[in-house]
Amino acid sequence: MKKIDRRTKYTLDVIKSTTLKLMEKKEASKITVTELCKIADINRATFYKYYVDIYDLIEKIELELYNSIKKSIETIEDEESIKPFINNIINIIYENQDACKVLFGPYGNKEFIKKIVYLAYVKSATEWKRKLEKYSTDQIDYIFNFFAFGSIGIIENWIGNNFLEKPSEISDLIVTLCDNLLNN
Amino acid sequence: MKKIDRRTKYTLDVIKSTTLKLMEKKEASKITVTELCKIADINRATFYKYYVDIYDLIEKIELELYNSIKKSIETIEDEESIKPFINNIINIIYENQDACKVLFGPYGNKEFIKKIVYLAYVKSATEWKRKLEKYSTDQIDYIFNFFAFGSIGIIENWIGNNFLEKPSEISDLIVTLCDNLLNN
DNA sequence: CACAATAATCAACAAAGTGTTGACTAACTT
DNA sequence: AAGTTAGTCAACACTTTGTTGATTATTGTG
Repeated sequence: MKKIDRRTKYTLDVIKSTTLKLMEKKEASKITVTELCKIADINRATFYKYYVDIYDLIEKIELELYNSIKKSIETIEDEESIKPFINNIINIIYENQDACKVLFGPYGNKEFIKKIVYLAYVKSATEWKRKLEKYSTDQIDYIFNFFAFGSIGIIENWIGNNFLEKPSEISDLIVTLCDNLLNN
Repeated sequence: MKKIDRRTKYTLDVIKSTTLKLMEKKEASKITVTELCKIADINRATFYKYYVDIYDLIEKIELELYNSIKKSIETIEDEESIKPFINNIINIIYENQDACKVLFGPYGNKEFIKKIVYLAYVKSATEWKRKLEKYSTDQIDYIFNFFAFGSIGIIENWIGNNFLEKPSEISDLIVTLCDNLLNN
């Protein structure tokens, strides 16, 4: 029975939201713990109780989003098509605009985003392997990387456009481009 | 007639090579000016004579590579196919393994890499626009981003494989995937 | 409601890095 | 050989870091 103390919840929340706010304007490396705590109006000692440094903090914010996407994707059964998985990812990104604007933004960590796209890939690996059976494992790796990074490019552009298009338009586009890639 | 003083050339060279060496092991943000100068065996005051901070320095290293690629690409005449441009980029990356390993590596700045791929795109924009004429400008933008980031994915994977494949294999793969994208 | 537990605050600390200065020394160009 | 220029050196005030132990405020539970 682990009840989360309200004070702790407040502290963690205010640290997180202040960090996201700061990351809209500057790189992670330019954010100091002192500055963050001053804006969040918490004591520096409190920060160090929960996090090692700014990077540790950002990693944990990323992990939170990653886990929520992962959890949501795992409820979908494995399928031939990558479509439902991409759909799911795009929707969650749409629902978490605040965090995603920052995490996928120019100062965001691409490795973490790649991990997310990888989730969809693993789930529909059967389709990939079947359609690309004429290629070697190494080549499939290259093609997957093309697709993964390509999808990141679309998502980044979408976020840069301030989520102008509907989520379904974006996921349809990604799935179409993926099909083009696989059907040649 | 601006002759570069040999002392200056040495200083700039040793700063650059030491930075690349350090960036193989750690993020830019973890490199301190003090540390860099100690290893490079130059005085901190000398560093500050040329650079504002570590980021300014890395930006200038990136710019150097970017300009050499740009210069090289500009000698090629505009063509319908993107092939010669991609070819050129891949070759220059191959010839500058030391710098590229770092600049395209996990701690590298993807914005700068995108600018490089963009060079090839601009040069063969005619082909893109013709083949994608059924799409709106916004959609072409998305598709280009898919291609640009996808290419970065392949290049990153190639570098991660320690340049295992021949440059021509990589550029052929990129061009093929680009064709698949455009011909559907 | 009261009380024990726990969280956050505060002030102080040494240690390290920053950015700049002016006087010096060494190397380079012509 | 001489004047110019680059790099060195030591010192400076200033900021940030990470940690400490004592103190205060809030919370969950019996």
